[in-house]
Amino acid sequence: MSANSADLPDIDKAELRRLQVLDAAAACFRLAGFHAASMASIAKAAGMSVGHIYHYFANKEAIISAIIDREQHKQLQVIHMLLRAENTIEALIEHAEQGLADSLDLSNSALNFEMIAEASRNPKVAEMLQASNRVLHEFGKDIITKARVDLPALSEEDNNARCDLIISLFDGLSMRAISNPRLNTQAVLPALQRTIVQIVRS
Amino acid sequence: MSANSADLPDIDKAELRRLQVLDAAAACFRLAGFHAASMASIAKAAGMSVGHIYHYFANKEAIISAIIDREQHKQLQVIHMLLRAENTIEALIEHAEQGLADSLDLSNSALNFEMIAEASRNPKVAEMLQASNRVLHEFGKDIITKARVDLPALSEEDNNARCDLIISLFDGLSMRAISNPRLNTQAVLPALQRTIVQIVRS
Amino acid sequence: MSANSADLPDIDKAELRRLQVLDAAAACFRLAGFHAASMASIAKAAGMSVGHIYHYFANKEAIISAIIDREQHKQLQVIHMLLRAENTIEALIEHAEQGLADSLDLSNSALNFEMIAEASRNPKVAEMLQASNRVLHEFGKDIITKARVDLPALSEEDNNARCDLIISLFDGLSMRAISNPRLNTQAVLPALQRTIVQIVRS
Amino acid sequence: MSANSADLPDIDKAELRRLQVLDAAAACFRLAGFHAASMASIAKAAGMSVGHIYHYFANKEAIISAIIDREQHKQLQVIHMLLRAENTIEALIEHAEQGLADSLDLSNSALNFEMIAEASRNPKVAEMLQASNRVLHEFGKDIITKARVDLPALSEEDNNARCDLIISLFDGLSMRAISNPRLNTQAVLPALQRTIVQIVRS
DNA sequence: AATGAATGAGCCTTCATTCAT
DNA sequence: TATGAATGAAGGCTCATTCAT
Repeated sequence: MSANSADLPDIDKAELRRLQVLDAAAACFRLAGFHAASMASIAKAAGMSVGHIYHYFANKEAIISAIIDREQHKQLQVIHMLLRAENTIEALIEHAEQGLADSLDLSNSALNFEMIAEASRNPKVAEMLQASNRVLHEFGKDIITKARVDLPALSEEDNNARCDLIISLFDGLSMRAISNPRLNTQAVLPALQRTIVQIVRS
Repeated sequence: MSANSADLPDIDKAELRRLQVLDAAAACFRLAGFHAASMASIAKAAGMSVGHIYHYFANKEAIISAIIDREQHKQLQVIHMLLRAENTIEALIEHAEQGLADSLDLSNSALNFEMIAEASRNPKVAEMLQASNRVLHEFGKDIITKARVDLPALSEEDNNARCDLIISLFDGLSMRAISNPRLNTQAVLPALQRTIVQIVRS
Repeated sequence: MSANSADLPDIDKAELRRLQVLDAAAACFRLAGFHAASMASIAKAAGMSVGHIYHYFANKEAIISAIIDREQHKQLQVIHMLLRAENTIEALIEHAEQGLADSLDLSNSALNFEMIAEASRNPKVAEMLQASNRVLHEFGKDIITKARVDLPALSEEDNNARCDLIISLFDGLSMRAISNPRLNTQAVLPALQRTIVQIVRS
Repeated sequence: MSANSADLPDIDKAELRRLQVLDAAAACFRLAGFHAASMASIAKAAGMSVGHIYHYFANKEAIISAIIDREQHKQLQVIHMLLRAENTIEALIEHAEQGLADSLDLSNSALNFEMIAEASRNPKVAEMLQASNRVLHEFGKDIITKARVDLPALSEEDNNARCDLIISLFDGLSMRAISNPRLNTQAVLPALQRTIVQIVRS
């Protein structure tokens, strides 16, 4: 149908424009933070006029929300992709290297810090992070349970606690990238892997 | 002497005013972040006119720097106070409870997130955090070494890596307070303690 | 073409807005001086919001520069127009009356004083005045040379000196308008004309 | 009397402090202009606290007025001193060199420009300049009359006009120092002297 | 869909002036 | 006489947002 072949590209185009704005905004937010980045800078980075951005987003806050939403999905997807098929502790250990690298990559974590800072004052943003975290926990629960098939089952609370500890390790390491730029990846990796095993199986 | 009792309070008074501003600024920054908090709000919180703040600080950035500086000192002092006399792994384990509580206390960590976010774009702020971290590492090195008196010595790099991991745990846990408000302290504490021991002694 | 009649006005419109700001600024600067005139007063005089002025000028200093630039061009153009075709001493003498009237017109010279005062501390402004002055000298050189066709040629330095003297007369007279408001144009004009002739031909 | 010997020095001291402020203010005004110079900068230059300046002057405007007043007196005194005894055209010619040098000295004229600019908007300041100018005219009248003892007497208006022209020359030359920094004193002086003679005696 | 002109509130900062000591 | 702490009113400038085209 002509309507179909004409409409779909239009819908796609609009969605593409939206993504174009989000990419530009993410870049600006990374460089300047949510508040210091101006709509003008985002428009420039997106190659579009300031006014036109308001066709796709109600206001700056909506862009921030969309960014946070997308970023959380991206992070979950990365984890999913890494551990999908296998979903075992061996996979977790094996991929710790990639996880460590990601944690230490400032271009990954800069937006994350912005989100955490924002969430610490904005309950709506906090809820977004929490929703994402619930999925992460669901995922971690599986891995831990599988990894302990030969050991006594854990209480739900204990399982969650261990899960929190592992996530904390990676989140905390992303903060290290800033406070300790001389952090030695090669020295940290084995210790990190040992620690993960210990958390899961002790 | 009267000179003494008259002069000293004057010196103190100026310093007191400065602290008054810093306290007010810290409160505002916690609530709104470095950039969204206005000088007017800080002045109001400090019970002083906007203009007068500029007698004590050259500009807003100077206030931010002073806050960061003070906050880093506070954190180091807390650690020092906790572990000073003993400086052993037992003390570390014992005080993990307090450390965990501090990490999970948003009123402690909100400013910390602000600092990290700021440091991820502002090299001067980053340097302040790094200087503070160097002291922390010096301290951690001692504890780890003492805790391993019966074990083979570690290379400097390995020691540092373990130190980074332990700090990461606490930093990461402070992020948990936001992403997982239902985090169960009682369940986390023993796992955390076990993990610290493992990191230090494995 | 419709494109033509639609596009050109747009270009002109922006330029018109710019001129609108400059006219408003000139009026405000005349009344209050460069520093005492506020952006708010300029915006009001230009019938436009404060913020919008910054679409046309980077900052207040840029407005001042543009005003100075335009004012210098205006002055050179007036002189050009007066003496263009003829370029003789007779024209100079004849137009001395207009020149005197211009010098004594405070609405002309108020901005000039502002510029001189500014130039005496701001090297960039000084350079603008000096560039304009060089053109003026080029022009004066021609007139003096032509006026002395029957007399021995002057050294470059002597020619310049005489040129400076004539300009000084007019500039100085503009200061008289303030220090001596009772100055009698009718009495000054013949003496001024005699003096110009003497400076050129003695 | 002890009262006398105690009071007089006090009065002198107060007057000295006043002058100290004026000197400091003159320096600041020269560098930054009346409006851009802050009371704080004046206080610092005067080696005294900001608040104390208000014991000697009601407000900043009073300082400006006092500066203008003093500056005008200074200038008249200089002229008086130069031409006092002789009061002849020969003296005028002879001292033209010093007059030219003074005119071209920016440290002399910077305050003058500030005054003129201020007078062009502030009637009170204008009146001060005009009062000073009246004295100057009185003085010039004498010189011109004496110089023309062998020539027909001039009408009051003609005499004033010539006086204005001579003053204009020097005022205008002070503007040259800014618009034409390459002005050649040696070339200008003889032309200036010839012109003065011509104005007085033609 | 797309532009960018236009607004106005609000921000950081400065400064003349006052006042307690 | 002398200080400098304290105020509050502007000032220049930015920026999210709207709207006519």
